[in-house]
Amino acid sequence: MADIQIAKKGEASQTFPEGITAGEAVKALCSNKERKQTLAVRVGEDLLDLSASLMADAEFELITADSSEGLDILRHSSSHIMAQAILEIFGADGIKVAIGPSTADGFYYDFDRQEPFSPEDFEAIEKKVKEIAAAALPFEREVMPRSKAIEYFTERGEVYKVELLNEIEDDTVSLYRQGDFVDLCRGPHLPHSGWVRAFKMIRLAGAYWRGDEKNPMLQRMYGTAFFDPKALKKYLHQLEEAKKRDHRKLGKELELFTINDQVGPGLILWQPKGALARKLIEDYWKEEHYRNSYELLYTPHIAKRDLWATSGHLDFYAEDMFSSMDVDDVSYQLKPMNCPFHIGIYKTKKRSYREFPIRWCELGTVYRYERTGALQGLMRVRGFTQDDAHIFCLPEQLEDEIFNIIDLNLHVLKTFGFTEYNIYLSTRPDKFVGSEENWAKATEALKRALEKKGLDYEVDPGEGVFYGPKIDIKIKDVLGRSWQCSTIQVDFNLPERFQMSYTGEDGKDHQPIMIHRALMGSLERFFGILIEHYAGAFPLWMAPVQAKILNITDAQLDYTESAFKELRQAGVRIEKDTRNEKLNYKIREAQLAKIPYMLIIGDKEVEEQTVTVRLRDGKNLPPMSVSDFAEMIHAESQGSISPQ
RNA sequence: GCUCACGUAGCUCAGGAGGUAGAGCACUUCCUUGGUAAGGAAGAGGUCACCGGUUCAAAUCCGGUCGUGAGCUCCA
Repeated sequence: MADIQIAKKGEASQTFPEGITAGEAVKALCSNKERKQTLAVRVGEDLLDLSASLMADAEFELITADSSEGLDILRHSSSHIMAQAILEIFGADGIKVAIGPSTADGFYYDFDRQEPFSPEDFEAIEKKVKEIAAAALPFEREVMPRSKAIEYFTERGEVYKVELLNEIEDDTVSLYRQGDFVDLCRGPHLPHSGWVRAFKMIRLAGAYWRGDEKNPMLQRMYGTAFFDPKALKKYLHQLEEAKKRDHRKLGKELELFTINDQVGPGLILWQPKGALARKLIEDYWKEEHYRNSYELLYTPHIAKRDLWATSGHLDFYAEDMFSSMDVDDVSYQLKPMNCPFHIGIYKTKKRSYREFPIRWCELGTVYRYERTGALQGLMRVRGFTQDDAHIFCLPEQLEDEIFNIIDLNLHVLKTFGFTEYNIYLSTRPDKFVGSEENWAKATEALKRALEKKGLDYEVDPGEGVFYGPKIDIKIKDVLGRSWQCSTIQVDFNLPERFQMSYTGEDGKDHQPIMIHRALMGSLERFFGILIEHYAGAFPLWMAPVQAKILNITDAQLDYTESAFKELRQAGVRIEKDTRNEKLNYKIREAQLAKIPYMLIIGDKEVEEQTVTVRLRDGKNLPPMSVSDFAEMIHAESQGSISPQ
């Protein structure tokens, strides 16, 4: 057997016999302390577990429990352990196993079983997993010819594994065994099951085999695992926090919006409080656009179906559109997008290059058919309002326009409290319209704009829409969840389809560059995200009710009434609660309604012509006059929506 | 659309092994006029999502429809 040279990265190598396991090499080359934290090693691009044999010279890095790769390995192994537990509890006879990968938050494993699992089974599964963890069963890797593995799984009736094996191109495959559970798996895995110290079943749901709805529906069991029980506790706490912030729950409690069976699923009814918040958002949006040299448009909700044939929507998106309706024997269609209307306005006259860039924006309500199963609160609806805009410009203006859009975009997001985001640049897909040259130029312009703004971004190769490259911005909310709202897309398709043109400097006709962009995406969805981001406690500038006056007894009714009128006059969004209830009761209600300020009026305040101000967090400000309060509110609201 | 679960008063939920329903909050009225998160009493409110079937009898069992949730799929 030949000798090989192995080294810990950055350190001197030692000679070992070929076939030595990674674990033995780590033991020889690393300190005890390091070894104890090591789950696997990275050699080049590959992650190997400690039981893997090293067959050539290698330099390795340690993958320890405190790394994200380590957590991934833990969860992947936990899915195997969960599968083992489930087979032990329910018997392997009636169950076929499918796949069990790790995910961003944990892992899942898919099972094919006649009888449904139920959440009541979770406790027993968790208990069994604990037993398996306590037994510290080693994960044993076995490499065998593919044909032998096929034979092995065929014998056991594991048809899904056989299907996977038949598609693997390598001659040899690896199997992992812990206890009696054997699974086809690339690995790497934990050294032994004892590493699983914090395990929790999360939920179960149906999932098609390989995500294809023609395939059988399997039962997907979701779980999560952590090295540290405290981290699990924190994660579960976060799930609860997300539940508390659920915009559907808060939307109901705060009377922001409702969805009504009789009206139809996926259609939002904005209640007064929600409608007012929306108005504030829209007002801000419009002012910001006006300041940035956009012009506002309004367009109708329906149009002749032919328009959508010209635009290409019927070819590409017919399935996502509502069915047509006949009006005087002509077919009409609810709009799924605003762009053809804006193009209609563009075409009202002959355009000159001197007019460019043309920047048109609209809060345009569109209707898209979403499958019933996809609908969710405000996040996924059938009728929604896009904060849409279309920019028509010259090729040489593209980069500047993109730059300005990004600038405005990030400013608007910041005003709403989103300062963390990931940016993605999607490039030309396999199927595309327009010339390769134009694609390259446009993509380059997007890139340069991002770089000029000093922004980090990731390239999503081939992920562009067929009509042009795009930039997507995903914001992070206060719980660290990502939401894609903003998108900036270059379009080579519509100008062509609608034969748009302008007269250039040379007196000839040219085709304009068209940019679509949305900052919030859908107002409905964005509002849902805001509700969850702020847990319903909106910042002052967009709070539908900024303050509520609470009188202590009927004796202060007159003063309460005059303070109320004065504040309304002063433009403060004020309400009053003059019911015959105790102060405690009124405070509780205002607090639950997440109103930023409570103004308390008792005999003392009447006498001194002041109000006592209570904040949402329970603290009090010193008594102040009504006009001082109005001024304070205005100053504070203005501060948070400073213009760009 | 698919799988599973769920649908009882405005809201949050209990109950119901088949004999036409209950709590708390909210609402109305009365008492109480009380300084920083629920004062008291009374009253009103539901053909138990809808449609069909089984049954002497269905809110309860069965089937379908609609809606909601979790996920799959989809997301121009």
